[in-house]
Amino acid sequence: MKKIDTDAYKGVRDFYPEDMFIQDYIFSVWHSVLQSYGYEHYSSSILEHSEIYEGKTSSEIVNEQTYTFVDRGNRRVTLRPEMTPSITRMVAKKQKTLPFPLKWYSIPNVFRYERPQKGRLREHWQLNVDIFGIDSIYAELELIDISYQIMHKFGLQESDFVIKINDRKIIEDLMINLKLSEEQKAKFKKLLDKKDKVSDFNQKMIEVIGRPLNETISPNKNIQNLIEKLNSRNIRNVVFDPMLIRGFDYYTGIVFEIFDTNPQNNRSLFGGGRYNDLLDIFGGKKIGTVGFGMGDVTIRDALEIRNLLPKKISAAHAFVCTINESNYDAGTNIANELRANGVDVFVNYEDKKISDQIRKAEKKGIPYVIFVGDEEVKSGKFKIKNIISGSENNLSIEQMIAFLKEKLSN
RNA sequence: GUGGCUAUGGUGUAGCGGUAGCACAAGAGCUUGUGGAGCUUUUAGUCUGGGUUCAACUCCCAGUAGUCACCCCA
Repeated sequence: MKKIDTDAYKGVRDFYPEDMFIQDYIFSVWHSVLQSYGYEHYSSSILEHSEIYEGKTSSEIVNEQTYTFVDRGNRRVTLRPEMTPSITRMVAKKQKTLPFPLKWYSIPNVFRYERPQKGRLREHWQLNVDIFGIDSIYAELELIDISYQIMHKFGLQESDFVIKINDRKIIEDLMINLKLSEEQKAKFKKLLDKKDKVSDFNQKMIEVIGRPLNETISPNKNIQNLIEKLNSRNIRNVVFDPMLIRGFDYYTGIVFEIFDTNPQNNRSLFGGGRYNDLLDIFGGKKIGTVGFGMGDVTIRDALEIRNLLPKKISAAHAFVCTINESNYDAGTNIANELRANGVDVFVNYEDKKISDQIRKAEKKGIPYVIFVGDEEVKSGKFKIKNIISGSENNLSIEQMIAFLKEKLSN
């Protein structure tokens, strides 16, 4: 019989406990920062009507990089490649009753059909943070501030990353002055966005607009304001970058992107911007909207090369070593008493020798082993052993609870 | 979608045109109420298909997968 392959589907990941531990850690940082800013958690399905991505996301993404299929009812369905259209749809649906401004966040998994490479898989989890209903740059300001605080909470210093900001209006104005056709505009934006990557930028620019780009592009009032206010909040690694475009077509104003400054990982980590017009496609009223998205894969890479990922700790605080099968129930009862007092307990239900059980506890990284045998059950005193130091105490259940509470609190 | 590199037990690796070794991990035992060491032992492998050859894990081709870069983008 042909065996089924154990590899996960192309470009997606399995999360074994040690990976899940990292994932949980990353999510916990995201949750705690967002909650501290009063953001509300929401979610939606990974399945969406295909049409919500058409026209606004980016034609290549929609046509060539989504998982799209026709369901049994002949509906065209897409695995969401990003969250922004979904949240916009949700907001549009209840726009009349929602208490604006909204500050919402979510951690969805999103899918792109493309060749996997470093930092980019076919599925990743992406923190999405959005503000609906604020027109002023205080919205951008808060989201950049949050981005910064998340980086800080992960242990990254200002020197580890740089926040680039731009205003799409600056580029739009420039393109109007240059009198570019629609086709030229698209090429022009694309070229700007990868200025740092191409060696013959000036030559390519001549090909697109017929001459080198001589204009000095200076920041407008909004950008100046934003940088000033960020600086006054002690966020100093911010720069104006007129070449920053970002791929989505729906951005209408300020865009920002966080870049890793480590030479080993010199890449965009995440970013966002203002997209005031997107509600329009759902028949909603246009409203001031800013958002950003931050993927788990890229941030994990950035933390990994800096050794900032936490080490996995055991799932349990204590391992109940049942010496005979006849002790399983007694062991379970003790475990339940401990659990009721906040101690996480793993109970052995295998007919194994004590030495094997201790070894198992050690391999699982569980710090304490509690021995439950006939003698202990009779006397009501249980030996508890610290796996690392090897020291043992002989305690009643009440004493054990107090003992573990004290040990585990520090 | 394009290109480079790679493919040997679960993991990490060695090897040679002539019957695939090693380490770690995992299981069992030495040891019937106290682990981490040691010893014994078990399980387990040349990605798939084709070609060259007396003989292919080894050489060639294709596919597949992984990886990196490009495209695009997060």
